[in-house]
Amino acid sequence: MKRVTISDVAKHAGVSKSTVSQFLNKRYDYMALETKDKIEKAIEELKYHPNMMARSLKVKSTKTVGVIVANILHEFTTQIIRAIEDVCQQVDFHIIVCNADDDPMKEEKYITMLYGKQVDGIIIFPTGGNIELYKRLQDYNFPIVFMDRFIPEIGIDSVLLDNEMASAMAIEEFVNRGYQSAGIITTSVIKNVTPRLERISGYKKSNCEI
Amino acid sequence: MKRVTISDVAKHAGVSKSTVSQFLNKRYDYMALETKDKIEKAIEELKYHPNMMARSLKVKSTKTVGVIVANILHEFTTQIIRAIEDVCQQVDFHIIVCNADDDPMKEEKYITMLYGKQVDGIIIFPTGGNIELYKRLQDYNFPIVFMDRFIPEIGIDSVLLDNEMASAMAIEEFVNRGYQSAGIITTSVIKNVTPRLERISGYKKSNCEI
DNA sequence: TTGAAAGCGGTACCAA
DNA sequence: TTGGTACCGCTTTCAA
Repeated sequence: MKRVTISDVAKHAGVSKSTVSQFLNKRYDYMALETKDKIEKAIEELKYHPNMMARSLKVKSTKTVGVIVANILHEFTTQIIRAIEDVCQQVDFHIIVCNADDDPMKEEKYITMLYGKQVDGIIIFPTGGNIELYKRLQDYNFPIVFMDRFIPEIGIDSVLLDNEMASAMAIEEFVNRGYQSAGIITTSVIKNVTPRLERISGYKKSNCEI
Repeated sequence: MKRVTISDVAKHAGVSKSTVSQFLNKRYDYMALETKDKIEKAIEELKYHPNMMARSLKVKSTKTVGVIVANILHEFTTQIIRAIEDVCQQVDFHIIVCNADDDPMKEEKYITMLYGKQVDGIIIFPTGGNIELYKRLQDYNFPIVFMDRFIPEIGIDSVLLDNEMASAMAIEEFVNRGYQSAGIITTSVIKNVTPRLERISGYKKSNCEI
């Protein structure tokens, strides 16, 4: 399974590596048409595919972002992954998805590995169990954004739903239909999961007004 | 955001790059305890994280497998991704998930990019729209396995459900409950999606026996 | 027991 | 308009 390299292409086309590299990066400005054709042909004949890793090592960008989700089985998660994937694909980026299972240890492992793999940034549904690590990345100026959960201890950009508003809207709906009182049922709040707390708080605020 | 490299560690520890590399790869056999300690300390102090890309470039393995799913919104897909992730994590591998949206063009794009990213192998829920490309990968001896759908034109390993058996079991259940006849409703079969065809075929076989 | 140096497959500067 | 070469960060001989 020997792979075709840029040197093979260069040799086959009878030009230098540098010239092939120019071609690959679409810098045709000073390139003779004949040269361009030769390279094009060589690439086609050899079925050459550039080694992105080698390239990334040099240019210091992998065009890849890591996504660490809390639980990949939740449909909400899936929808977000899908959305991220969509925008990435438009800008020719790629994502590496990791499932932390709401386990801080796993989360830490994944953060470390993504960092080692030189991803350009990480999107996390944070467990909240790795404050020190989050901080360190922040200190490194490493691009990181949180999803769905807010960690008050550190000022990392987070994209969140307006959960209070959601509760308010739900209650309003009841009111509009003429109901007099509403209750709320929630899963565990012991872990201080942002959305849950906010929904409850929204519920409380709105409920008083009934 | 200057990253710490193996050279930094070597300098800090007062040894050579090679020695640090030995350490990183746990080849302590001939290493003086003192040397080991120095390196350990340097790594800790500098918060060094090896650049996996540089390593992969040399060792020609990324410990990463690509997963191209037909539709990431299907729960079946999610469960499989999760399962793959689980076994990967046990052997210290990682996955890059791509969503082909059942679109052969997207599938082709992703196959090409994963190949370029030097993944060690690819798992595909094949659209069936890229026979030539599948064949080429096969010719390269590139590790590839299909999931859930079988492409008769080429002999690529595929993991499938026993859908005929599933239909048979469903019908048997009806029989056991004393019903006399059963029908089947299916989504579109115009694309020759393996599971659907097999379920119908299983249904037909079993139904005759009622 | 450790280090020097070549090489992995690209990019980019500078000279030709 | 093209090519030589150093370099990205790591591994791996081979010599010291």
